[in-house]
Amino acid sequence: MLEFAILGLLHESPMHGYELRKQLTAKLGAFRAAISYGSLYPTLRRLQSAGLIAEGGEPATRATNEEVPLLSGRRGRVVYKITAEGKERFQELLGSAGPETYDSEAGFGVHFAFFASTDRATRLRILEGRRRRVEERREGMREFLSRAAERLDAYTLELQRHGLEACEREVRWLEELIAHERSGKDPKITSQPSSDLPRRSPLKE
Amino acid sequence: MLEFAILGLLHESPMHGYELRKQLTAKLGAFRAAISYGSLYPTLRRLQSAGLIAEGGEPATRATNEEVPLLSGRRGRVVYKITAEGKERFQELLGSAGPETYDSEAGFGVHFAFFASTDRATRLRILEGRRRRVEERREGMREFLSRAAERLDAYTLELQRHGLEACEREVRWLEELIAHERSGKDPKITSQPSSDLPRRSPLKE
DNA sequence: CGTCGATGTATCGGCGCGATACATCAAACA
DNA sequence: TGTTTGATGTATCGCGCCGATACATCGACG
Repeated sequence: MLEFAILGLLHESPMHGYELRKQLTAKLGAFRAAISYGSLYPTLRRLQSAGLIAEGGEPATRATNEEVPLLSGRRGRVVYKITAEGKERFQELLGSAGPETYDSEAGFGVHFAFFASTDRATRLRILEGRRRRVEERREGMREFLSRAAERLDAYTLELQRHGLEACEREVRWLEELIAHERSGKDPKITSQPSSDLPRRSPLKE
Repeated sequence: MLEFAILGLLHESPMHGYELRKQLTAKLGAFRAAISYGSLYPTLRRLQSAGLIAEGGEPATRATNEEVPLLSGRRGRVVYKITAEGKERFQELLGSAGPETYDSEAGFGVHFAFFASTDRATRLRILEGRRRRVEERREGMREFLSRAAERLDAYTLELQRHGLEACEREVRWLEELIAHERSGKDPKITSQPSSDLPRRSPLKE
């Protein structure tokens, strides 16, 4: 999960940990809260020893040569870049769509965040899988509400009602996205100038 | 978190693990997915060795004597009940409102699920704290969107938009609940016949 | 000159998850 | 009659991720 997200970001441009966390938090902010350093740094370590990323990249925004901000003393900032194996792994993850993709908000959110680099078939599989899960959840709540409503206190009832509504809204949202994908006006390519990697760009408009 | 939820449920009536999980999943279903046994059983163990719960309660729905479903052989079903210390601890948790209460969906959800047993002041503190967090999140996304919108691909944009909308909706919901709490008219009291423990009834006391 | 907030790297304990295993029992089906 | 499925039920293991915490540098502001 974090692995996927980190590879995705480093695929766009080299970065150090702090920046990585900010971008992660911004990009995935819609579906999960802030990423903790307690998960970020160990994951970086794991990825590094797996050979998927490496130290020593030049951060993208190195306009002039600024002396490498005087990290004279001890801990300097460590810039990570993705390796060839890392890119391979990222492509592999882009095409995957297991249960972990649908189940957690986080898993789905990460995949969605990289939809611009995902092929249409996979996008559809993921959207439909997610819809299925949310529908199941919704049905569970509906049944619970209809069977036990009178035995519940007002707050539990309200919580349930609110959850149900959220599910219904998400299903509607997913439905729109799915319809859009299907009736497939295709990704018009508006080239993305952001990085050294050409970024695939999304659908119409 | 699980500790709180388990104590809350066992406070209503003794139960065994499987039942506990079902109730947990139903009651908290609005804010978190299913509870895993991989967390449930270790937590039960922890609570037990902390003296907050104990084995051997009679499950509430023992209408007639049904021979104790023939758990002749090995593993019988283990029924847990809350102890005096457990009740104390539960009361303590009911009144608490730290960051973990606002930050995670799950934390907030659990507290909300037991609002019927929470005093009005604490309810307000929790609702306002939660609102604050969601507002911060919302502002973060707004700023991100307004600053970086043109550099983002359509999917990231859509994800962001969706997240923002969800935040706005939750804030509105919280606002309503807060207003309701303040102007003190209570939700209807649905008296609780469920257990051997007299349950505090929801507000308007 | 101090200190405050942002930047930056890092570890530790512990919670909760997914996968997995195993056992009992009812009903459906062969 | 036997079997096989699905619900009920208890339990463990590895590990991802979180919150708390520590420490260091830097520019800005008073």
